[in-house]
Amino acid sequence: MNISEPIGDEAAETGAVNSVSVLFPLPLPKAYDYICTGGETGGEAPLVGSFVLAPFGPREVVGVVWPSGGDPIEPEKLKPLVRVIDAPPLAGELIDFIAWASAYTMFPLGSILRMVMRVADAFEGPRMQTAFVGGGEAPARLTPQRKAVLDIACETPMTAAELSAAAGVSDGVVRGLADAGALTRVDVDPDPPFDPPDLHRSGHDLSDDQQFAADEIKTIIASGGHKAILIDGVTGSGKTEVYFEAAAEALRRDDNAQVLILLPEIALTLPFLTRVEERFGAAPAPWHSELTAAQRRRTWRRVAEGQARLVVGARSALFLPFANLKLIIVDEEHDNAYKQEDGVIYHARDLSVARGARAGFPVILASATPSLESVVNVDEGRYDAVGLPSRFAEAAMPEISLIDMREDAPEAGRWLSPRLVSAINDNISAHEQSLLFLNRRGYAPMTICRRCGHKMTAPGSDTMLVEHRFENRLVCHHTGFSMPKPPACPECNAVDALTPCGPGVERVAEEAKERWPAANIAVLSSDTVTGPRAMREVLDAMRDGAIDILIATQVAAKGHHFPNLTLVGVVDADLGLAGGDLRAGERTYQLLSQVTGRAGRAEKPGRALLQTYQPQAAVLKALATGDRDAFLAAEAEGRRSLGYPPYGRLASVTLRSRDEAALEKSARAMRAAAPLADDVEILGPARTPIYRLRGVARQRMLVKAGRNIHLQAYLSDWLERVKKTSVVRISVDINPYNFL
DNA sequence: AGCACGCCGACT
DNA sequence: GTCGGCGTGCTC
Repeated sequence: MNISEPIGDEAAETGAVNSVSVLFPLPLPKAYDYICTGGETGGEAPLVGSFVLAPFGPREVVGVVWPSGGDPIEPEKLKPLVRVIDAPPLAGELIDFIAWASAYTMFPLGSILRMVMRVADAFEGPRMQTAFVGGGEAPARLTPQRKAVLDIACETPMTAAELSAAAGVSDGVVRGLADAGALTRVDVDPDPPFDPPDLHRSGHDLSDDQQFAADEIKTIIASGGHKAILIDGVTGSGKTEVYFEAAAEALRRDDNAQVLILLPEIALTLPFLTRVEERFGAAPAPWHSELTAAQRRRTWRRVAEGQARLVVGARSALFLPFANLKLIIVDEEHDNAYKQEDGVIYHARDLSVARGARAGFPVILASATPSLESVVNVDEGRYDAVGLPSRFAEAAMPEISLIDMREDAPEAGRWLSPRLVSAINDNISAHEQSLLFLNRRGYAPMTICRRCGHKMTAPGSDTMLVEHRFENRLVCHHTGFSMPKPPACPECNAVDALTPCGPGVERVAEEAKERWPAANIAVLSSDTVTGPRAMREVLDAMRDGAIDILIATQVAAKGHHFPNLTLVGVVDADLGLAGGDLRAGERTYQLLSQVTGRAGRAEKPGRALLQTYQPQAAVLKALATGDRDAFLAAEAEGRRSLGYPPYGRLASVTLRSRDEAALEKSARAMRAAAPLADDVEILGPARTPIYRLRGVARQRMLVKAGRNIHLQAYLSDWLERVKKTSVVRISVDINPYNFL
């Protein structure tokens, strides 16, 4: 694959037509060929990576000139390109990454390109926007509205919308002033450039440990080439400061270098952007799903131009069109939010490492609770490790103890054990804050008819409806379905017989309000905080001590630090262990270690109480003793003995259909068609744990293979042998994390 | 992804 | 007898 030269040269020399391949952002596995003669292209073959407009079927589609390959077709079938689009071509490195990602994830090439090109209007050329500057002649009639606008207008161009909003008048006033000559119209770029990071500015003073770690990473970066580096340090040990130094080093080394910092979710990006600004004197280019169309377009264009040098974003930022990407930092690398589950299924951490390896730049992974995958990669020498064993942070580690719920049971209909209640009493007396953690939204996870036993489920789905008492609705957390809570059982018509079973955060809040009527109690879950601003309010109230007891789901597990929080009670420590997928223990360890880590501060260690019915479980023992290494070693051994990742390869093959009979038949037929291969084992087919979802039933097979097996090749071979129908859909997930 | 082509039910 | 449902297949 030659991607540095114009293509079609050879063809031109031999007198054949000058043609190029074009890949479209459509779910197609290959590029299509076009002739360059005619049209506005002037016969010159555009460079690989250029955006072009080409006729495709009955319409015209923007695509990317792709390295040619594959079987040539008869020249008379070729259509000419319409035109080349004025946008920076995609870097060769990105083209290579797209091709690799397609092969790895087994999604069509064009689907990967689509993720890169998701900014629809980025191709309409450098459109200009009208803005207004002040300093013109005074208008003949100066109304209060006009005066308000003129007071605000200055030399910095502002759009009519900005000016009128700031002055509290309609935008007609602004236009009127411009027509009267009091404001001057100027054209501005609607996508202003990002301020460059100040690389001479020094960061926070680093501790000896941090300085040592930063120097080690800088040395690796300075040596050039690829290396994956794991920064392993507890919360509060200053991982961020360390990788900021790495980012600065990468940006200093090359005047055009770009650095990407990935974060697991948007809720974390907003405070993080401020932190970057404090360090680099300029806000980075942001990328996440809540950007407006204009913000999205600005970041995309500036990243493509190479102008935005420091980008902070969620997982999809990995598919921005970087011109010269030189470093990726994956913060909280263990976080499962990096696994994209709909559309193209990928793990942003894994793809980042692969991208760095192919392109020859370093990738930094940071976490207080690294994934077993990364830890094993370090142990086996594939990754470098940089530890941050901060004494300062260790002092802040809470004392964790288990509450055996079989011995210390709450009264019927209550969820807090006497020991936890007494701990909260102590905390309230001491005017210190408590956090009750329960990773379950709503009031009760299950609603059951006490007369006929009917369980309320979402229509067409095998999912429980969760009562949300604030809205008095039953909600499905998997499908989004919701309905008002019915007065009678839909099955047996018994009135007032629908009974909530089990606790959610709302129910624990109800109990807390009964027990501590004088305390300030707040609930923090994705239902009670609907946006970043509401989130901010709760976090600020908590920080300022306006809340005594915060009852929260995992949205409170990460991010903020509360100085006066000294007790964390985990209402149900066993929750994540049920279901038993291969990473259940690891996930529970990460989540609970993160949430218990919220308790205490440097001067005053906090404590955490975990309510459990299985105090002998290895994960909980490890949390209580703080022996992470022993836990990881045991986890690793378990995976090794079963041949699970990272000691083996795993893929899931899911079949979906509305027609259950056809589904079962296809699943059996597909299983029978599986090629025989050494070191490849197929488990199933079996119904997925949630069998029906939105009317679609699902059967799954797991493919487990040795590390030296090319799993994708095996799967392609298999898929070629089965006939695909529209009644039963087949999807493949390489290295699955979600087994529901 | 679109969009057209192609075979089976309710309308003028 | 047609209009139209969306299943299937193609796009250089």
